[in-house]
Amino acid sequence: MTSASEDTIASRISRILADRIVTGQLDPGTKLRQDHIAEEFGTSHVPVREAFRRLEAQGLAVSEPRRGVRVASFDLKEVREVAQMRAALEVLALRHAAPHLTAAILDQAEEATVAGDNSRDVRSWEEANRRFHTLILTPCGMPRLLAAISDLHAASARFLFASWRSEWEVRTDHDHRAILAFLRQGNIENAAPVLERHVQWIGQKPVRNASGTTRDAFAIVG
Amino acid sequence: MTSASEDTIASRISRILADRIVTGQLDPGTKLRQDHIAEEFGTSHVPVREAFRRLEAQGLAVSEPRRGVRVASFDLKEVREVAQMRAALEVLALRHAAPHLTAAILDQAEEATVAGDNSRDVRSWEEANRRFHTLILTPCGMPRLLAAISDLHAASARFLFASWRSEWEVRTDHDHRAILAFLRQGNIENAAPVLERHVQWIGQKPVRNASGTTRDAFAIVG
DNA sequence: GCCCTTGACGCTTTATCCAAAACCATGCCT
DNA sequence: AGGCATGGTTTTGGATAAAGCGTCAAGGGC
Repeated sequence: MTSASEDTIASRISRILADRIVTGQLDPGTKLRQDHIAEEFGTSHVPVREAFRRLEAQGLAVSEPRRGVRVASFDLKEVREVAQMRAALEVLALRHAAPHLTAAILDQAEEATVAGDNSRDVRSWEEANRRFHTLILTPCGMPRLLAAISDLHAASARFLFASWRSEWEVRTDHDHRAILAFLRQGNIENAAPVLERHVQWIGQKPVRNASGTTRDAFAIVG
Repeated sequence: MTSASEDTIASRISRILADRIVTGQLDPGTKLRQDHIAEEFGTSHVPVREAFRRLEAQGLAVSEPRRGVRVASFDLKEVREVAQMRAALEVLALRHAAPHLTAAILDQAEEATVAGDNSRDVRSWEEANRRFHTLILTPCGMPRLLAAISDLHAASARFLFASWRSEWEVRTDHDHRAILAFLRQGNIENAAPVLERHVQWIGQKPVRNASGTTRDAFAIVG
């Protein structure tokens, strides 16, 4: 378990780069130079190119033929787009997962919610939040749907990290608890709309730039 | 326009392979041997591997590390899954596209419907059907959503080609006309549910196998 | 002074080459 | 006769090398 050597170098590179893009270590628009990356990982650039293709498919990078690959940029419009896609697909997944949800699963989801509330930084909050959504949706047993949702989660997380770079305030997640309460009653018809709104909620607040000016930051928080 | 040389060899290979998989020229489970394909296209295996990554992301191929790449298999469960994802996402796209739909676009969509009704084979019907959906959804201006829908269309088409291999009966597409009628009235609230049902409709009919036995074939027809 | 050419450089893209893992068939041993 | 070891063969995955396209800047023509 120590190494990921059971899968290919390309997939390892793709995972690490995806993480860097999502967490904001790589800024939008940054050029990804294949032999620099290859050198960093101690490989040739062939697997790096394959990793690029995967990032491209995930919407984390854009490639212009013969001009190289760059970290995908995004704007408020795309944040909204991803949020709405997530809303549509997560509701679908929840409707199919609901019949298979057990008390044990819901308990785990509650633990994830608590972990989120107790998180001291964005990163651990995001991890807990993702665990919550994954837990209640996975039982739908629709692999393609889950894969699509997972990619959208990565995009959401990217927006989240991009806005809340420094400060982080603790909040308690009432939406998650409401969803859990409905699911415990087997009341999917009420749980679904809450999830739909929850995922689409986009926080917006003024953020002071280094230059002293303020701009509206935004973030998907669901 | 004669050559696709304006983009990379990898993308050309990926397009051609995708087409072969979708149209059923490549059966599910078929192993895709990289240097055979490389030889066929007169290239090396490097761009072929990149094409594999794209096919993988589209769900048309599955790759096991060190064991190669195979054409993805599918079953009725996945057909349903794709249909429901399409329903959810196409409805979302339509809601956003509706305000931007012009009479000219709707006329083109009607032409596509007529072309579909007049199609003599599955291939041209599929092309016309896809044109219809693309026309009424593209104005939503949500590129990521449209890309996702496009991949799902490819999957749908694959199921379609898999079932209707030989025979093909002409039908007139009442759903398309109903949707167009509602859209012409600007009545999106009625158009959306029709589209949602239309996309999820899965044809099912007995098909005689070569062995004389019959099985239930299925196909997404929307 | 401004625009276009031209050449050098870096990067992407593809080809050729190599090692290691997986597959297949044969034959040996039980 | 059947299962397991073992060799060769195929195939994947990666490294290295070479070729081609894009970019940028300096210099010359208008």
